[in-house]
Amino acid sequence: MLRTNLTFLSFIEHFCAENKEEAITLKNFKAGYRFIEQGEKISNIYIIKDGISKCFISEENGKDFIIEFLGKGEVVGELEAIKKINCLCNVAAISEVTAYVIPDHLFLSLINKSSEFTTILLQELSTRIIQTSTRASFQQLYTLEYALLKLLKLQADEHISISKEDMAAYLGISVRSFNRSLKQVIAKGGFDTPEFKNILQLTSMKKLLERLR
Amino acid sequence: MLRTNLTFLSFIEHFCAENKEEAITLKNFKAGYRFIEQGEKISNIYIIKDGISKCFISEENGKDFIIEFLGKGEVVGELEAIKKINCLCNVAAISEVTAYVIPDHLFLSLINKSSEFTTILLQELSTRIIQTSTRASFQQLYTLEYALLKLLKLQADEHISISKEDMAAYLGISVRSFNRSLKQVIAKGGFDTPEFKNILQLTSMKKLLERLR
DNA sequence: TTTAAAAAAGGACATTTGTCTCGACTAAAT
DNA sequence: ATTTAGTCGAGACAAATGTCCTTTTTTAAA
Repeated sequence: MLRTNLTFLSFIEHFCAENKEEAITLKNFKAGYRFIEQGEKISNIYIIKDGISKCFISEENGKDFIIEFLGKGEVVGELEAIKKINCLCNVAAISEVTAYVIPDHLFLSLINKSSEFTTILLQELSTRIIQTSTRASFQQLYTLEYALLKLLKLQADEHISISKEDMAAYLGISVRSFNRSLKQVIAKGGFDTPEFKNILQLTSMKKLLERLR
Repeated sequence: MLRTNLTFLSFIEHFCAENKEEAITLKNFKAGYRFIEQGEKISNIYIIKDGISKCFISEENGKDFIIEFLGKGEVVGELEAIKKINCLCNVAAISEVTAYVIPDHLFLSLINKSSEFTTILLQELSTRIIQTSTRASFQQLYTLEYALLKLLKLQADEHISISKEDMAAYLGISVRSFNRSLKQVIAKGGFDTPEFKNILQLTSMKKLLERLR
């Protein structure tokens, strides 16, 4: 659920070091700042150097669906550059984010010039298809409780924490349902390990945590 | 929902014509035949020349989720070749299907040798990500009725027909729910055009059709 | 044409999920 | 310490969906 691509990141960092004249810049975004707006024209590709972002689609009925959480080395805007379309989703910083900003023409020329780059890109796109498909299937076909448990496990494993609202948006449900499922999982004793208690602590679920004591 | 990629198809057909010595073959599959099995090792890429297939994930709880319906020019097995993994999903012929079979080593060497091919592939993968993401969001966030109407519209537009079971699997719901929604849409007069009546005719929903008369 | 078997549809009930709302808790201001 | 505004959790009810089982329809055989 938190995607990263260290290969991509290190490629870009090497490229920057060797081509200082190129128009690649570093930008900082405060937590919460939406640096890509769905539907708008975009002419840069962003590669996250540090921090966590969320990539989400806002539907016309006002609801948001989080496609993925993006960490180190993840790319944003490359679909738009390849397909020459406006932004498919919004991207907002969850924590403080530092990102490389690459003009799309440079990105496209890199594809033509560097087969190493193309390979990395093909890998990235493939991974994304696999993850998106797998997740869509999983979330349609399994119970919420099961998906929730998996989501929290991942956060424990990766030592990150996501707000409740974001988790609900990621699961495609309301916060109410999220709370309900959480309660159920707790009632069944799904949170008996220290790492889970840690997650609850982090995700402003302190009240729930107390019940475990 | 029925993906096609005529650019890809014509590239392959030209390539075949110019490289007859290469190990590309044509295969036929009868309707219903599952020519790719989830979890198995695969060493070929398939490009559909004719017919319609479904690409679906079978979850451990016995339910199937249809990722996409594939038509002319769609590729299967390329993710597995690029990422060197076992099959992510099953692929079965819905109608009679003819497909080009390309050994994976040839496919991978094509990526290295032909930048035209790589470009087409990048386009294809990008399109897939866009469609998968958009659909996941849509289906999580909208009512079933809305999604159903969209699905039937697409069938009417593309002059194809999908079985009820497959439509339900595509929407990630049970056939029971599918029937219910269908009835509701009909009750609301959602099927007053001739093209929709045609779809109902084709999809073994003749009984429902009678109600419209 | 009638009958039997198989397949599809739909009713009934249970479960899940969403919406709206109220009440409890928190934190800041006085 | 008291008040007030804001946030969060959860109760109550409605809507949606799944499961199970009965009824209806279709198909094939006699």
